[in-house]
Amino acid sequence: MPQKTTALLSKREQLIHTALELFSRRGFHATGIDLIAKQSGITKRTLYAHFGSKDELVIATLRHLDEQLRSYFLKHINSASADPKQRLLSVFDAAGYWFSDDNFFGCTFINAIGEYAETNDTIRQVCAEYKRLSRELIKGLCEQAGAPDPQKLADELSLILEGAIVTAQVSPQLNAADIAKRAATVLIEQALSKAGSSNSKA
Amino acid sequence: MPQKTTALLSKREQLIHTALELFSRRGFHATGIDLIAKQSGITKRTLYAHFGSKDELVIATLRHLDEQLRSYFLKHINSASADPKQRLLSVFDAAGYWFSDDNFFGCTFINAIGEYAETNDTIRQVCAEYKRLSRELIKGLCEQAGAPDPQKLADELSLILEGAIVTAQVSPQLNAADIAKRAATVLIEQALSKAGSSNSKA
DNA sequence: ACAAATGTATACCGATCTGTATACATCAAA
DNA sequence: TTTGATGTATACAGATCGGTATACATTTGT
Repeated sequence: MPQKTTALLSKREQLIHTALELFSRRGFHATGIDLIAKQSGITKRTLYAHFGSKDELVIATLRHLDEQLRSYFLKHINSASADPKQRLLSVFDAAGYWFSDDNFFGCTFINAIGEYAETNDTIRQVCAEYKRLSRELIKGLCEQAGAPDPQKLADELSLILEGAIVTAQVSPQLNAADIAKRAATVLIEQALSKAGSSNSKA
Repeated sequence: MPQKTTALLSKREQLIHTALELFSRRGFHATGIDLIAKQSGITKRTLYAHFGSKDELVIATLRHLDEQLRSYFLKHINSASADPKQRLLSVFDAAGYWFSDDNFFGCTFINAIGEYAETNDTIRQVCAEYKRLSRELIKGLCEQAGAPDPQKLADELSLILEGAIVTAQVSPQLNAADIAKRAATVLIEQALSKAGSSNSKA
């Protein structure tokens, strides 16, 4: 049983990749298993060998998106300036690139909650967990920047990021990332101006 | 044909009311016509006499929600203080009450776009129009407050409001309205501090 | 070469979906 | 009282849904 796992993962990932695109673009209930199977070139029978049900495929897809999105932001932040303030703001640059992607259809987690909030607790939890981890990521940047109350600033910036995602989805002409970055700049400046002389900049 | 119209509207509104609750709570594709008919006590046959298709019912429901939500915010703002700054902030108090409502399941417009963006342009347009009108409402308040660039401030505050709605939906424990109000306060103060001595207050 | 696992292809199941047809009740206006 | 619109009740049509069964091909380790 040596390489068996590799082959399995490949099929799994292929299915998840196809499912993610279809779910994001067309919604969850509106995307049938048959379409996912056909578009991925994998039989429905095989799909059900990897995922016991559609809901399980949805959950696996969301978990994959969780890792994908957070690593995307992390990579972007780490390739930005070393200045903590600029690193915080780079989050909104990353968001801007994301919004301009052809495969951007809003936040798939939010869409998932809209469709499954009442019927599937696990899906709801996966979405909430992604948002929590994103807030943690931003909180870390706030700490590095020497914010006097990093949790508070992180909550505010995370909320702005959410607003940017939704605005980019509903009103694409608005350049949501720029608006969000402008607002974030004001909040960051204001928060850091209150910081004591001690713990600013690592 | 005197009162006929009244009776018609009553049935229409009854259907829209039921549909709005079910669509908001369970999602659009997951809510069948049969359930709406049964729960409203109106026959499917009659439903189709008023709305030619499910999509038309969805659109009528969203239009109704548009008016309902904006009049809710307007009423709340108008019963608030006369101070323009306080009126702007009262938007987030109204949001807080909304979030605590038992029938709050996030922004139904955003959920609708997530489910119909790819398949129904009209639905997408109704959602975008609601967001545009909401921004206009906030822009009016910014003008009254004497903001030097009301459009800019309105865009930022609207984005924060969007973020609050989504955050309240996904992470109910976070008290999104308070976070948003905090952030909005900073942005408003900063914007108004730049205002010339001329056009502040009325 | 053989056998077990994993894949494909395809047809099917029961349930549910949107939307319609049929038959009957109610009620207001002439 | 009659008539026509509007409602109810219910069954149905055709499609699609999630999920499974059957039969066959391909790969893989021994």
